[in-house]
Amino acid sequence: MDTPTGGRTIGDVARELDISVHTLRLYERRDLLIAPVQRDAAGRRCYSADDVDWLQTCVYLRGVGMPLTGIARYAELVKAGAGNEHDRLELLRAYLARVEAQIVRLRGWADVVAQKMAYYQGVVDGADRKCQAPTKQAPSRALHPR
Amino acid sequence: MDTPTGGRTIGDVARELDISVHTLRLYERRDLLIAPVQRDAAGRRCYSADDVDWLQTCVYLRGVGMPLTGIARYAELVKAGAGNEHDRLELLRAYLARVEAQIVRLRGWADVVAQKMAYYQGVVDGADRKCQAPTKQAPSRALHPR
DNA sequence: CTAGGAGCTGCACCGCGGTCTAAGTCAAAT
DNA sequence: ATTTGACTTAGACCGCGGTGCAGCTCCTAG
Repeated sequence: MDTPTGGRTIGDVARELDISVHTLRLYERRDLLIAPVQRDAAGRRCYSADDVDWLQTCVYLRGVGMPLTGIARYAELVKAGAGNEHDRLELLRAYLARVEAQIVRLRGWADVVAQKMAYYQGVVDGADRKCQAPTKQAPSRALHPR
Repeated sequence: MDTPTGGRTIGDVARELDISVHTLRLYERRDLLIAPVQRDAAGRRCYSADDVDWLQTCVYLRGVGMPLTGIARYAELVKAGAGNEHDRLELLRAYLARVEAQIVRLRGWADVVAQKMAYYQGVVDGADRKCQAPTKQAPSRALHPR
């Protein structure tokens, strides 16, 4: 409780965002931040609510796989202020496309695996109540379809 | 066309799977393979159709983010032959859960971004045909919601 | 006054997934 | 015979995202 605006220490923020203090400092050095973090008299970081907000966004973006460089680029645009909405839009759209593609790939795989699991389940069940071909197919090929 | 069974050279396979020969050798050293690759008289790798098939699976698994160690573990189970279907099932189920979670996260983010993009689009449009508040809200906050 | 705990910096280190290089072997084409 | 090009190995190197450590300052509690 140093700064009136409820400035939080790096440890607090780390706990709050569930990341390490190392990571926090790393993000700062990698220019993910949108504004320089305040320091108290002793040179300790003193995060504002806005800082934490933005960091939360960063953590979120990391969570969906955006690389630090990408976040930094985005941060730069936001930092630059109004007038570059089009660029931000483009950046988001580009990454969004990749994410959508990834979703499709994952979805597809998940479905395949569900099938595969059903097959294995059949094998296991079959082993239990002995002898029961699921749909008659060459097993060694079915073990790794795709 | 050395071996009768259409054994393919490493370069062929690399082209076919669209990965580098380095990567192919890496996968081999990391024990992703289900069976030792044959060698011709000169010691060159000679991939069978089955090898390529399995490698295709590996590439696919990488594509959905499974780490090499995970694939190696799975390969080990497959290699071990019948009787461990339950273990394979467990491995798949575990990874599937992670993938499903990731899908949800991505989906959620994609939706948020879609909104965000709609907002920016509004800003851009507004800038074009001058003056037109979309839904009246503090812009600097809306710039990085979440 | 002193001991702890938390912060600071800078640098080394880690695992991961590849990629590249050097030095050598081999086979087919010139 | 020699060149060309695809292969072999071992090992170095890379970017990424994050951790760990050493050595320091500082604040606070006992």
